[in-house]
Amino acid sequence: MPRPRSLTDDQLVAAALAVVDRDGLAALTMRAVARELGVATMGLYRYVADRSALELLVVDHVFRTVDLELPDSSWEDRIRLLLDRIRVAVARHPAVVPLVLRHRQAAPGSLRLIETMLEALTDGGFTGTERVLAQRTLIGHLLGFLQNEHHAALSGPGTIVMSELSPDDYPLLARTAADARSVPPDEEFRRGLDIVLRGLSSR
Amino acid sequence: MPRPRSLTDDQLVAAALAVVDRDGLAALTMRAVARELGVATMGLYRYVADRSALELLVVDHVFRTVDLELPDSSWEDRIRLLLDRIRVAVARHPAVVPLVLRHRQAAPGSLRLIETMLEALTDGGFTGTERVLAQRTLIGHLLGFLQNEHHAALSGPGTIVMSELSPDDYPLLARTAADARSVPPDEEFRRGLDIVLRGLSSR
DNA sequence: TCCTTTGGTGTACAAGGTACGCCTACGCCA
DNA sequence: TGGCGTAGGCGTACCTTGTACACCAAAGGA
Repeated sequence: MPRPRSLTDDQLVAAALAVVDRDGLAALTMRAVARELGVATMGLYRYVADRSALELLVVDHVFRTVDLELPDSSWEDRIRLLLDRIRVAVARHPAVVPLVLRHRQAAPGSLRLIETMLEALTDGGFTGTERVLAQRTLIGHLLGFLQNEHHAALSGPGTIVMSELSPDDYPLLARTAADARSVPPDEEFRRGLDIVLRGLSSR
Repeated sequence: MPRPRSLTDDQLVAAALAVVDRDGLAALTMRAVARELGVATMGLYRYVADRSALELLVVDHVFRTVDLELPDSSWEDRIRLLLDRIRVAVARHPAVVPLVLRHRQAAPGSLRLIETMLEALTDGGFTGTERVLAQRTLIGHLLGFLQNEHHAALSGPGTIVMSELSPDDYPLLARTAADARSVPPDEEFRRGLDIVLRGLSSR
């Protein structure tokens, strides 16, 4: 047993998140993370195979912070609660959204989330390809929301630009964009998810 | 009026798409596109401000290839048709999915798509923030689907891995992943969208 | 005490985006 | 028809980033 490791995965993740939260995703470089840890750049490669593996650690960590304990409520309410927790967990580090979208499938921590979702859906009576579609649609909805929120928030500059388009060219869009500016993200998520859940309930 | 331009935007886009379709998104570099056009690398910068602007041209082109003519059918059917056309347009160049997700808001060609969606929703009786939410949910669903399809296709390796997990650890997931492998993308999209549309109809 | 096994570091290289400055071709106007 | 001004086109060079490689260092067991 020679020289023990001096860094833990948690330290790697903490350093990466510190960089990302402070300076944005573009600043997430091997050099920056190494500097954050007070280590030489190449030292990181004793802990991760490459940059992609580091990103995966970060995403996995975000998933693992999600509490899976759910009350004995309806399956819809449990889905609501669980997805909202995921949304909040990601929102704590807004800049990692692209990483979550890229690596979610490879992150082991996502498995327990999916299993828990499937438990709720199974209680709701879903089986076979219906359960597949239900789960996929819910995850897709979450990913789409994160995507929307990150690259095109309702309260962001894109909405403002659209609301200022000529009503002659885009009458509905200009009007709707103006309406959109007052919808906060959590309301958008809640009401959007309700739409999907209504669709799932009304089989 | 001095020396005219020798390249059109369409040529730029065609070259970029040729590179991406042939060698994948990672191969989309300024050097590669320039080579494809038989031009020096820096020559591209007379036509686009930077790489991001080139990507935007590509995304915009994909959006503009979507036919907006819709039959006089129900608003749900028109939404179905339009979103499916977008899905197909993107699927013609699978590797551009990440670009579409990144640039959709900045691409002018997306405006006409949104306006057309809003026409259908307005015919369906949606107004105010309900219309905002409906449009947002539909777009989010499309984006989530593209995301799912690109990074975690039901027929892809990730599903196989999940289907081979120990049923002791992930009983529902292992089973559901096995069920999932037989669902083709177009069926997934159609049935997923039907869920959302049912949710929208049942206000 | 020394040896083996890893951990840690510095150097170096390849790829890619792009700033800069020069040359060149075109089309207008005299 | 010839010269000129405005952009187009190009080559070079630099910076950033990921990472291969080879060497040094430390720590624990024999």
